[in-house]
Amino acid sequence: MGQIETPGQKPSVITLKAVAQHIGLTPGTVSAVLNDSPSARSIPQETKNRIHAAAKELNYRPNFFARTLRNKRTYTIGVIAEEIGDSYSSPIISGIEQYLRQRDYFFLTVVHRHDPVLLNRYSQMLSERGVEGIITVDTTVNEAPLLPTIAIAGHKKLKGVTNIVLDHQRAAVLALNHLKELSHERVAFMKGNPLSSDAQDRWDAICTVAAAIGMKIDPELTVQIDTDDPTPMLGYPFIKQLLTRQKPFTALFAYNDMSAIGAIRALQEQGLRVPQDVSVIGFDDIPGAAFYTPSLTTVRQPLNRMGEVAAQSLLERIEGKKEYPSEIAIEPELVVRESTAKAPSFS
Amino acid sequence: MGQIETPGQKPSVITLKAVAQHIGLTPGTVSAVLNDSPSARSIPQETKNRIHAAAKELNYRPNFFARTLRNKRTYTIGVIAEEIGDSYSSPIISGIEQYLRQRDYFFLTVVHRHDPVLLNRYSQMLSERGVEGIITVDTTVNEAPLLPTIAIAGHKKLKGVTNIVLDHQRAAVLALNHLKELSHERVAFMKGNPLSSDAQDRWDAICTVAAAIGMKIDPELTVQIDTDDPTPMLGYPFIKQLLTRQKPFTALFAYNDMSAIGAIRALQEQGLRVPQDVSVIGFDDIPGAAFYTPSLTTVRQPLNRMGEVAAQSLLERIEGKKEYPSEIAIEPELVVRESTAKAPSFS
DNA sequence: ATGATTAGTTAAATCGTTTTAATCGAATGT
DNA sequence: ACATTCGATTAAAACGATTTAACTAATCAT
Repeated sequence: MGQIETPGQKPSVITLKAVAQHIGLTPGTVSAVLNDSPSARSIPQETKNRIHAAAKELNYRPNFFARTLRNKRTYTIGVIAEEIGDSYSSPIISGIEQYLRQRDYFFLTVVHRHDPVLLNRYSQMLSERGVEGIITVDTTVNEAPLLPTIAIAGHKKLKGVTNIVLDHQRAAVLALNHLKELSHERVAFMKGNPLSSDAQDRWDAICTVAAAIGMKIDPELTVQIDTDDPTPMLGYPFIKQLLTRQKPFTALFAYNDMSAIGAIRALQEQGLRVPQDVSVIGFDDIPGAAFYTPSLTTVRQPLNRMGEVAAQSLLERIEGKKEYPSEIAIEPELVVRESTAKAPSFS
Repeated sequence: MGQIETPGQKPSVITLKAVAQHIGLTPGTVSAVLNDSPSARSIPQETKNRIHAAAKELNYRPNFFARTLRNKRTYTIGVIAEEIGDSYSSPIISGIEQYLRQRDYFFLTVVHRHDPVLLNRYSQMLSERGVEGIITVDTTVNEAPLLPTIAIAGHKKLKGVTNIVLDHQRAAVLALNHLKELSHERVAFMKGNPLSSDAQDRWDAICTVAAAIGMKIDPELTVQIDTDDPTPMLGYPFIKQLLTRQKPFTALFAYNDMSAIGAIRALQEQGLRVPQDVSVIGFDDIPGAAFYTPSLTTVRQPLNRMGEVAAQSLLERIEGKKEYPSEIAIEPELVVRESTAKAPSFS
């Protein structure tokens, strides 16, 4: 298999036949013993030992492709992501890898960068390569899949697919309770761009939880993001706009960390200090969140764990589990840092 | 291959034999035509058309494993990384993917997290799965590899391996020239932890370039990092220490962005403003660098491109190229942001 | 007309495993 | 003593594609 020729060494690859000949048996017997298949039942221990010894001595490695051709098992899954290498997908993929590793599975990764044509073509290619299941990351899949599939933050509910999502309810509880404990009563909110896959879910959860804990959501303290600026200035214009309304507030729940950074800049330009005058809480816990000054209090999406859970659920299905949930909600964590503090006594 | 049963549909998988029968020919002929192999030379166009039509009609997909069993080609490479999901490896992997995609290659990823035993075991498994070459990311490989191999930031020079490295010389030129143009003369330096794979190379280049452009390196303005704190506080204690020496300076070339952030904090605590009093330049361009206040001027490692170059070099070798360089240096870019400015007139 | 070419296709070997059916001698039951 | 079961192993048929050698039938040269 493309080995660099090392002269002066036996060039023949050690096959099942080779080890069989080496001890005067046939491939069938050797195969049965090495896989200790039921048909090896009646083979005496003595012979088994000889076989194992020979296999070890010759350093026999079964040919993966020959084996797969017979068995149809590849112990490989496919990961389809919109993007890799960014701070959202890569911790997820890392989580997937962590789990697969301990189960001796491998994965093939493909990236479609929003292109639905590529998505189809790649799914096709993955299944030609015998993946036994698929995990999609932040992707819109339209057709019911041919293979067991787990979606992470899937954009669409599809039957046959388990969707791994963040528990938005819990996220809202964490954030709002934190603010409440710090005695904030006038809280401003940023709503995400409705095009983003879970902006609506996140907002609905905030409304529910706010009502439940008796926190008012004032429409005049609410702004709606309607751009998709990927830079940290994302939140800036919206907070500028909010400030023109002259409505005082002591805390801001940003849509995410990215927008929180722009928001803080806007607040500071207005002479408001964070967190002394206004507390700001973000969402995601992006790598920069800990480095920023002030470092951001935020609701962390446990991306790594989402990957692990996805991989685990997928392997369960591959290994025959018949019933499975249509959704698994993952609990976020609150990370308290410098950007939130006790509400000022008078604002 | 694990397909979910779709009742009322032909369950039989379309094989070469199936399409051959469908038009009354033999598998051999069909195979020859579909791969237009030399032996299809004497087959009339008319027949070829029929074959292609039939293959299309039946939606024939060659079985990857059967094919590989014969040909030994898998169009798959292995990527071995110390870690994935962090901001160093993941852009590299993304770059690898970008290149492989357009060449219709796939890749398997394994992570060894520093464990040399795992590293060996995984290399073994990868080659059993027929990868045709390997890219290592930030990994120490000790033995000369059996397959064509490209190392990205390989820790050790090995014959037969092409090492993709950053052009440290160029990095030093970019950073020091930038400072020189801003009229900085008293420049402080942080040397990296010597355990880090390229701390020494980076420092050597700085010395060479400084000499060439007539910039003095004052040992009293040089500090040595000797911890491997992975947090942004990395640089903090060393700059504190530097400040106790009471030697004035107008610029600091940090070891990397992470340490630059801690350095800035230390400077600010001393009442020094960045960049008005001291300019700071980092290295890497980590995701947080653009978000920090002040945003960091830095020398960017083009990680994405390093991945692409690695993949390209590897495919060249897989496809038969005999001579290859032992090292490819990648040019960094200077990213000018807020943390550097004209040197103050009197310090 | 006869042998040599050529065109068009097929049969069969091969890749390396797994698995089922078959074999053959020894032991067992009655 | 004969059929039967058991124990240990083998032969052979898959799996699905590729490739080489072989085989017709038609064509060509002489």
